[in-house]
Amino acid sequence: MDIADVAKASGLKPSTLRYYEQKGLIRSTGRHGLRRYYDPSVLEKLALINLGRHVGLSLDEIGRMLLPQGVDIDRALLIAKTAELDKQIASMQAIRDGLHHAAHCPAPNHLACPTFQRLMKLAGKRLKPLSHKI
Amino acid sequence: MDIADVAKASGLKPSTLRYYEQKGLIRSTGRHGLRRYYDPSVLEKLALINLGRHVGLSLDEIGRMLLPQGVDIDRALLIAKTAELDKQIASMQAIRDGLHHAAHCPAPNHLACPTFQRLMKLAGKRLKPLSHKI
DNA sequence: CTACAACTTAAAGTCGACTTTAGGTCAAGC
DNA sequence: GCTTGACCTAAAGTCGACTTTAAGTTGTAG
Repeated sequence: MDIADVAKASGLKPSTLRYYEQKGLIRSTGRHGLRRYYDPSVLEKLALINLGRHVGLSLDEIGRMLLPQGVDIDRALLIAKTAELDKQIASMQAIRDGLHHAAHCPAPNHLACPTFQRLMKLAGKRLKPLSHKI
Repeated sequence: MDIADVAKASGLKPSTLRYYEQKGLIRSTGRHGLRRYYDPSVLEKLALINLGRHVGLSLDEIGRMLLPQGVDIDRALLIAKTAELDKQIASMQAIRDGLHHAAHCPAPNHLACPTFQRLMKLAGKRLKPLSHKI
């Protein structure tokens, strides 16, 4: 497939694909003249990259998970990320509950409501600093 | 409290507090000469802002939730965000399961493993475009 | 009363993830 | 064989969320 096909199939712009290649996340299988050609398997890789982005991984982190030799993954990093995701999911769940409560609680000042405060305290536990990256 | 006290108590830098004030997220209660003074309640607000950031809200979105008049919240926006969070949590759960599986699955090529693909397909459902913002 | 550490402002800089631009190449259809 | 639209590269621009810098002001300890 050429870059336009990949772009259409993945929903990414050609410029993004070139950028990902430059960062070492994907590879084109060859060229026709100047033009990149891709193996359809690149689509799976792009889907995985997309998912990674959605859970707050940086492109560099994703790059470290997708080992250079083909379509594979660094297990240790993966296990660490799984644990991190567990925490993040727990926080999000608590925050969700907090927002839900705030949206329906009749108290005039939500930040003062004890239920809300309890939920937020729960959510705040073990949140690592944002580091500007997610 | 002065800005250094708030900074210490919240873990944010004074520059961040001034930036948040400039964006209308917090307010200082007055000045001693040039120097800002804050009501301790600002800490609750900052904690909420921090939580919001952690679930991928932009400062502008957070600003819209924290209504100007004191420490309150826009319910409609909140309910919408709750629903969005539900989807996001579901995806993260699926992705977590996918990563967990990939980390332990013996298949040589994870992207080709049917279990992995099923989980990822699940995770990908209804993921809205990243819009460069989370 | 003076020194100075801690505050102040406005403006510029940074970082990640792209996008846009400017200028160039080329495969394919007419 | 020539046009042209899709591709190419390198470099600069953008956006959000801050941080840093430069230059100035001031509350407070000595």
